[in-house]
Amino acid sequence: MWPSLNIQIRKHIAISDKDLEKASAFFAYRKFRKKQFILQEGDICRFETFIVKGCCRTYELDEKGQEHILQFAPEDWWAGNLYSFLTETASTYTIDCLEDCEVLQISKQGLEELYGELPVMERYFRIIIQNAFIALQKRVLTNLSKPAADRYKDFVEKYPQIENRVPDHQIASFLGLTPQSLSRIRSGFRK
Amino acid sequence: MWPSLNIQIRKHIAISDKDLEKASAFFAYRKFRKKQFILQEGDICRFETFIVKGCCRTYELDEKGQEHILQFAPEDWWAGNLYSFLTETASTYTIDCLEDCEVLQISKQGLEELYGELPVMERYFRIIIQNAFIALQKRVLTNLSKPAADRYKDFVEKYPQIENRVPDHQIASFLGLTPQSLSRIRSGFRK
DNA sequence: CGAAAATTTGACATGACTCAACTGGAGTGG
DNA sequence: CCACTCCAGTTGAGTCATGTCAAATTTTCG
Repeated sequence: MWPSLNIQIRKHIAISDKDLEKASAFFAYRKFRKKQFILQEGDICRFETFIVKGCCRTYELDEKGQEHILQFAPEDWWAGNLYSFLTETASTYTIDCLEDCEVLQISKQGLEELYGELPVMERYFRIIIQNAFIALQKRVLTNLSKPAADRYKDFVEKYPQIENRVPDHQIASFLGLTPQSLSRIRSGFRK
Repeated sequence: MWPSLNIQIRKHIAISDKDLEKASAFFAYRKFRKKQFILQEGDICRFETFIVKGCCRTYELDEKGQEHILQFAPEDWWAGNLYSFLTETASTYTIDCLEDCEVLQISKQGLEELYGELPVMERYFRIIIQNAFIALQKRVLTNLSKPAADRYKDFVEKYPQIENRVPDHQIASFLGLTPQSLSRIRSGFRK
């Protein structure tokens, strides 16, 4: 029923067409326009969101009102605030759309029922989170060990599809830099 | 059979004594002395390691031979290199013991068999990784948004049990600072 | 006690930030 | 089709946080 999600699931687990069909029923299709919020700071994150089309970002504001981007989520990525979702507490993160988006959403109750009905889906989410965790560990180490210019180079190599569709100042925020610093890095510090 | 692991598991899932007993059989008890390696860079991570007693650290060396500490693991924490473990490729991380340690280890094959025999253990590991992922996201955001002094303060508040048993220069490494900078932060920048 | 490791301190260098101004393109409305 | 505005990006000058290098001091531990 949702081809892109089905393909993504089958990248990680073996599952029958019938079970996949069953799983599909737990997801709701929804569209968001560019700049709309998928999740607003202060709200409880009621859904985990799979991006079918478009690209969104998760960010947090600091005391000074500065945005710090935690994640970009283009096609086939998951977005959400897992902590808020699991504990049903107010989110400190905001998720908004950088482009018009089509998504699939599953609620907490839906996910729990899905786990009960199809235990293999618990494996799917374990693997997804495992991979996200591994990637995040690398990001932490890169932030600790590499200078800004190298981090930018790594980012461009690793996520060319993001680099090409997201404005530079947002990439700067993701990397923990000011737009000015990134601009100077891009210009290659020629003096 | 392994009380501390049993207690830890029951913090996250409901499981019968009998099943817990079954699960125990998949773990091997092992001791390491202070400074011994649980995992060396270049080796394949063959086990996920639960710390029963003691404290270890996971770190990576950069091109200049500088250590960057990814994680401390005291009692009831898991240590390992998930990527190396899952893909059976050489680890870029090293894990060594900051104190004499007692641990429980499970191999990849063992873990897969455990998932097969007791699917609820897949839930346990999903939850563990989920929590680790959530914590790591917070760390990324803290690194992006807060100055060194605040990060140190947060660390001390969050992990007093680690701060008290680990040398300062290792905490500095975890926070992405030089020992000198941490020392100045600790002295409160009094001039 | 003595050696090694950890921590502190000082002087200086540097990467990244801040503030401010400027440039150039993408809409928008007259 | 042109002014006008808005936003992203660039550039310059000065500042600040943190790093580097070196040395002194304190602590740890065999």
